[in-house]
Amino acid sequence: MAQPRGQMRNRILDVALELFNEQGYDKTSLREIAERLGVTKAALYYHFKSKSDILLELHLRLHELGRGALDEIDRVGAEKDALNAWPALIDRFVDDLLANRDLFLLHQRNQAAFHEIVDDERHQAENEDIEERFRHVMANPAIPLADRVRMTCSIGAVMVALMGADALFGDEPTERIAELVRSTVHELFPGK
Amino acid sequence: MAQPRGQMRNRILDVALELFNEQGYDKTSLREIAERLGVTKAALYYHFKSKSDILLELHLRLHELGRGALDEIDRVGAEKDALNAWPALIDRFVDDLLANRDLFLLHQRNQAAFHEIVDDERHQAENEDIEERFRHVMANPAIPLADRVRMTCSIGAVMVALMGADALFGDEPTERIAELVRSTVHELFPGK
DNA sequence: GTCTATATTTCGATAGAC
DNA sequence: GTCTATCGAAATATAGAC
Repeated sequence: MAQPRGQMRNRILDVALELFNEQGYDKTSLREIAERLGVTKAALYYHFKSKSDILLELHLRLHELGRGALDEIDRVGAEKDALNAWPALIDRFVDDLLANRDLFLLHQRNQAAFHEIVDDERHQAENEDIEERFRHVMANPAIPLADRVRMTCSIGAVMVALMGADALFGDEPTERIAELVRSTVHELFPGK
Repeated sequence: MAQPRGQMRNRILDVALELFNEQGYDKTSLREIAERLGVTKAALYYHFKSKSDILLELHLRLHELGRGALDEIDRVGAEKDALNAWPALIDRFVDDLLANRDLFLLHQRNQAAFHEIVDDERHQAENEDIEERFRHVMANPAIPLADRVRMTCSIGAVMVALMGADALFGDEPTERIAELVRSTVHELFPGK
């Protein structure tokens, strides 16, 4: 059952993401992950040095998305400013979220669990950098506080509406809801 | 050290809420709760039959808020409809959230943990009732889908902006942020 | 209502064979 | 790269004295 190259590593991450979202990170044991994969617990330790290391790896995928979004803010914000660019940035956020719903769900539903990887070296530098960059955008005194609140509100609007969409608007196609969310949020930035 | 009547029960709930928000529900042991109270683990079992029972009791406080809000929707929605009443309902939600931030934080940061109390009898009836009532509001075909999405967005806007306010707008007084959130969300319902 | 002491379970993690 | 076997730690929960 030896796997060619990095195959198994990704299979583990996929199954872990599945189970973490079904049961929660803390309620999911390595035994369960191994069982669903048809291997034993010990096999997992060849690929990851600890349970939290699996969570970390999944989290790093979110980091990539976050960095990508922040790069975009910097890029577009150079010509205009973050406020003027916000509707376009939100559109991108909607796309990212829909394309990576599982990862966002993991983060939303296991927020407490992520505190346990906060002291990992690999993680810490990146994470503080991302949070700092985001705080920096939201602390920009050149943008009126009212607009910065608007920007924050728009993020929450997208997250709750799209991640709760299945439960609330299960009959409607996701893309229809997404389009409505986009236009709703755009109304908060008239003329931008 | 015997406590008069239900005193200790509430002290346990307060300390548990504190620790659950600091460390997460799963990472908090009964030993820690007992230590912070200056009693032993076994003493807790006199007041609660299990750890998840403590979480349940805290969750029921949120139920009360939820039922209160839904009653208000029904009451106001009888004259107008939920859409017309929404801005006023959001104002109420902002107040509830600010007055019970700890409870909302608990729910937000430990969403996965709540899956473990979902099969409790006391909880189940209430919970399904609340969720069903809420879904019912959001499934009302008399309200255009675009407006129902707007309503959902507004909830997310309030939650993210107010619960993340400390990290983002720590310098500003909470009431100032709250007022900006209210007026931002009101813009999504012009003429209501 | 709180204590000491302990039963029981389960988990994360490691050692070493194959 | 996966296995069997096991260790050690920590947690929930209970029994019974005070």
